[in-house]
Amino acid sequence: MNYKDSFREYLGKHGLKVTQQREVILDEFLAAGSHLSTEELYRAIREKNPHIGYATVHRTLKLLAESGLAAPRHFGDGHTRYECSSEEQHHDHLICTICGAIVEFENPGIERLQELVAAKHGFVIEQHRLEIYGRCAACLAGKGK
Amino acid sequence: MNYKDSFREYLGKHGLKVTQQREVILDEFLAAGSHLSTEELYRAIREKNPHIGYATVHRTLKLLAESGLAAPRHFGDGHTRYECSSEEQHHDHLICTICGAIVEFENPGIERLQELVAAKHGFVIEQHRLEIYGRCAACLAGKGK
DNA sequence: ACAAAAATTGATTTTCATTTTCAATAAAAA
DNA sequence: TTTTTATTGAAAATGAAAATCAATTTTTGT
Repeated sequence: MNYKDSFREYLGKHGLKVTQQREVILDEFLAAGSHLSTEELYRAIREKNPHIGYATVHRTLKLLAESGLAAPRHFGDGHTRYECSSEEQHHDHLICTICGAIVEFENPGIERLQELVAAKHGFVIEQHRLEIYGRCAACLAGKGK
Repeated sequence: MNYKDSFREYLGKHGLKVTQQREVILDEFLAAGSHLSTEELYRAIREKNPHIGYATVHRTLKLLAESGLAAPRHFGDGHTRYECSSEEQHHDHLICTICGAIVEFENPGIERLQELVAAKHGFVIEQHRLEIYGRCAACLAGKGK
């Protein structure tokens, strides 16, 4: 099942309607680079679809998040960003404090240690968030944008 | 050097003044439990000092953060929380999604793996944030508040 | 101690991302 | 097609954080 069908199925199961706007927003969300803010996606959509409003983009991103197709992220700049999350497994982020570059990474060792820490405190993990802030190679070399 | 002197020193070095309000707010910040939001600290202060305004609490918490005495944290409820950070070393957090309990932990193994990950991507780490969300022992046992 | 200079206070206003409202419109069901 | 129900989008509301500014307090200079 592809993204579009997944979303249609989610909408159907929840008594929601499949609309042109929702289809367009999903398409643009998938086409655009990851980690876009609502504002950034809204502007990208506007270029080809000037009739779609900000509120609709905002509501549709929340729907995509609820359906599991998008995952909201917060990297400290005051904007909620969404990334495509349907097929990829969990990952964390390296964020450059100079140029804002975002690099995804996975590390099973860290995950395992988290489980140990949680168990030691009697917690059962539901989710976690690890963000590492620093300077990327390009910025360290003075070549950052 | 104690907290109060540290803060006075920071104020002096930056051409800022030692005021009654700043002293009171620092005292209450130290006396109150950790991870309080501006609103929560403001209310605690108000009980004994009804003359201190919200804006002053807000500004003083930012000053404490700048001076290194307090560290701002975001746990996803839309409120910036501050914890005392002058003597303690870095730590991360376990947060219960049921009762909101916050447990601090340290894990050198995780830190070391983060360094390896960062190095692999050419990053030099400035800071990081790890939050593990789940259910605490009390809530799992049905005894959560 | 007194006056002048400089910073702080706190009630209020502003900002800004996000969320809600509601009349008009579109989609699904009858 | 008609009825029912949800969606849209412009505008307004919300709420935490930050800024404003006249009055006040602290500090400095005499």
